[in-house]
Amino acid sequence: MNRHELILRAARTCMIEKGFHNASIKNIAACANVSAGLIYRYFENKDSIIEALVSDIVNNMKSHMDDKPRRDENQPLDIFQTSDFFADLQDNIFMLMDIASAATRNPRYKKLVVQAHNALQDDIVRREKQQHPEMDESIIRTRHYVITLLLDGVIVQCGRKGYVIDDELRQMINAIVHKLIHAK
Amino acid sequence: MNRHELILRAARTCMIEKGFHNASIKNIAACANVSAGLIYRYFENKDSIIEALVSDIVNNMKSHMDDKPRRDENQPLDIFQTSDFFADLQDNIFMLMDIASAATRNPRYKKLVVQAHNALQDDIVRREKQQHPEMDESIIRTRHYVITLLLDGVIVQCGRKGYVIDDELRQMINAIVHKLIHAK
Amino acid sequence: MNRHELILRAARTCMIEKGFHNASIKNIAACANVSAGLIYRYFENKDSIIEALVSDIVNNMKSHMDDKPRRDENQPLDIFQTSDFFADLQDNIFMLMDIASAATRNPRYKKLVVQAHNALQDDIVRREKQQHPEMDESIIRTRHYVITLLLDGVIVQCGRKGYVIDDELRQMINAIVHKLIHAK
Amino acid sequence: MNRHELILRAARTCMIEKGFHNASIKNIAACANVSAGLIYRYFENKDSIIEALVSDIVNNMKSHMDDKPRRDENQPLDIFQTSDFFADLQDNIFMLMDIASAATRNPRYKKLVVQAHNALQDDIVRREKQQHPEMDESIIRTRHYVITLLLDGVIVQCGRKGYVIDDELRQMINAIVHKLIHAK
DNA sequence: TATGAATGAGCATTCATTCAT
DNA sequence: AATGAATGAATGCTCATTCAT
Repeated sequence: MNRHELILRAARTCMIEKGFHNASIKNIAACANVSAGLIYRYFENKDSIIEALVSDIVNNMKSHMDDKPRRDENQPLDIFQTSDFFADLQDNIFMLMDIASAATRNPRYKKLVVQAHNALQDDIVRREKQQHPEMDESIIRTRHYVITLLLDGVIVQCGRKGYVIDDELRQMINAIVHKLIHAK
Repeated sequence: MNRHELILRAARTCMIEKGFHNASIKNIAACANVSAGLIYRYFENKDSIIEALVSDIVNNMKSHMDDKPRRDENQPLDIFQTSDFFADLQDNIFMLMDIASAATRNPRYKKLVVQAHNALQDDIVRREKQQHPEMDESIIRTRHYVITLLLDGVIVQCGRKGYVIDDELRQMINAIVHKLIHAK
Repeated sequence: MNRHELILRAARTCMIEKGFHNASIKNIAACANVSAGLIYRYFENKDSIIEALVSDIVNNMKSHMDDKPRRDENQPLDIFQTSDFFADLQDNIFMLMDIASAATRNPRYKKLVVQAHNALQDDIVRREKQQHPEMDESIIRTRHYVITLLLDGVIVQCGRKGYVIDDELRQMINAIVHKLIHAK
Repeated sequence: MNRHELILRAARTCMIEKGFHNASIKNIAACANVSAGLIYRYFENKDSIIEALVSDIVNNMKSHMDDKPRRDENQPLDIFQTSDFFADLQDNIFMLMDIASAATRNPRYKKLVVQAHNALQDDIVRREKQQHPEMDESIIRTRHYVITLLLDGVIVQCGRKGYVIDDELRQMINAIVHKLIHAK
């Protein structure tokens, strides 16, 4: 694995473990089995490590959505199976919490997060329109928005509860989204 | 106002303004018009200030709900008016973001937050049962859970977007919750 | 001695010994028998220590010139005795070298040094005019300018030779300045 | 051009531009279109680059004086034209400031500078004696010494004022030296 | 010979915490 | 009880120097 990737993974590990503010460059370096100075050969500063980390998550999400065939429309809905990025989401929860929190105060992070959010939203809406050409875009957008809120809520709850999306939670959300979609 | 309270308020102010990690003890002391050293007579360390702060928010929410009469069932639904703690929520968003994030890593915060969450949920469910004695408890719980998810989602979105619960957002959520409730 | 003064003296000592760039905050702290952190209670940053140091030197020079009675006009000229600041100058040579050098690139230092220089020059010219009311100001200025050049030259030479203004050097300069003054 | 020379020139360029302490090995390497590591094949360390640089300047001065025919004795005196190394001096001022400063602390630099100074002085005196065989050597030495002081003073002033030897400064110095020479 | 990745000591600065007063 | 001077460990970052290739 190349150094860039190596450091990024180490950073991810540290930040998941210790949180955004408490993962020091030295922590990351140690975790990557690399000297502290080397990190600055690959990243301009700590901020740009975060930036890369966020970009990675976003790209990961996008590629998940692009690669996998869409679910059979007749199958019972399972957004955790459907949106495959949920496999990763579990891992990313810690970071996303911190990043969302940091984005509250740091304009650079905020921009990143908002861009990522918009990019994902556009992507999702585009897909839905392909699948349901007859449906009004505003309805799609609204529906997506609700799902987004729910997912963000799930993330927060996961952080709160114990970091696991268990079956109970999974089924509950599915039911809600299902109802939500068919109510419209 | 006693010193304990005074310091806590100052801490709240600072943390809302500067965020969890960037509010220093000195900031708080200055804001409370108190010496930095004195803070350690009332709190063991910085963490326990935060702990107290979280407790405060939780208690605040509880008391809000206890004090205020419930809305007229025939009024159009507005959860931001209904759940009165939303008046505070706006102010607390910054802190809640940080706290949710910190709770991810700090078991003491987590315990606090989870307890609070459960207490609130029980409280709400109890009330709803009073109002809708005929309704199945599991439905009430589910409904509450969804609303919780949505609210957490709103908090995250607010952090992301620009810290304001504007009318558009407000109406959208209201519509969703309304639909949600009547769909069941 | 108060801490401010104490730290300043330590800084002076370190910078004389190790030079401007190589005197670290830790060096200074150790030399002052003080923790590194404490320095920042008394000075905003390293730069402002320098600033204070330069100001000190300038003020020292000025007060030397103000306090002491002027030489007897009939005595043989000895600028090293006359301008009493030369007692200090010896000590200050190292620092002045470094500062002049740093001023080459750092606009803030340059401003300081230039201001100091102008202040001293004005002071000297004013005095000379008192002593020689009949003399043309431009002549006084020119004469002072030459002396300044010579003194700066002496400083550099001292740095080069071995840090001592020995008798040979002293007499030589005196003779030159003497001739210079009487040639006009 | 051989590597040694190439690196040395790059070092000179960087140090003139950024100053003694702020010119990094990497800067120099980049400026020489050479890898950072290679520099250590030609120089033991950063200090010895500087040492070589000082030597170069000194040699340059010497060769300037050797190569060029002396001015016509009847021409009006212009030491900036006369002493041809003044063409370079302008460029070298930055470095000379730093070097003079560094020489204060570093014995190796000091030795170099003192030797150079003596060599130059001897060289100049020898020439002057050829031109003015009737003049007392001590007078020549003294005169040269004063000029040296003035030039060093000029260097310092240049650093202080704004790095340019402008016409005013030039004429003033010339007048002084002229008077100085004819007063004797 | 030449590279540039890698090291690690060092720097200025911050801040939670302690403690003499 | 209250102060705020003092501490010192920790942080992000730089850079001269080394060394495997």
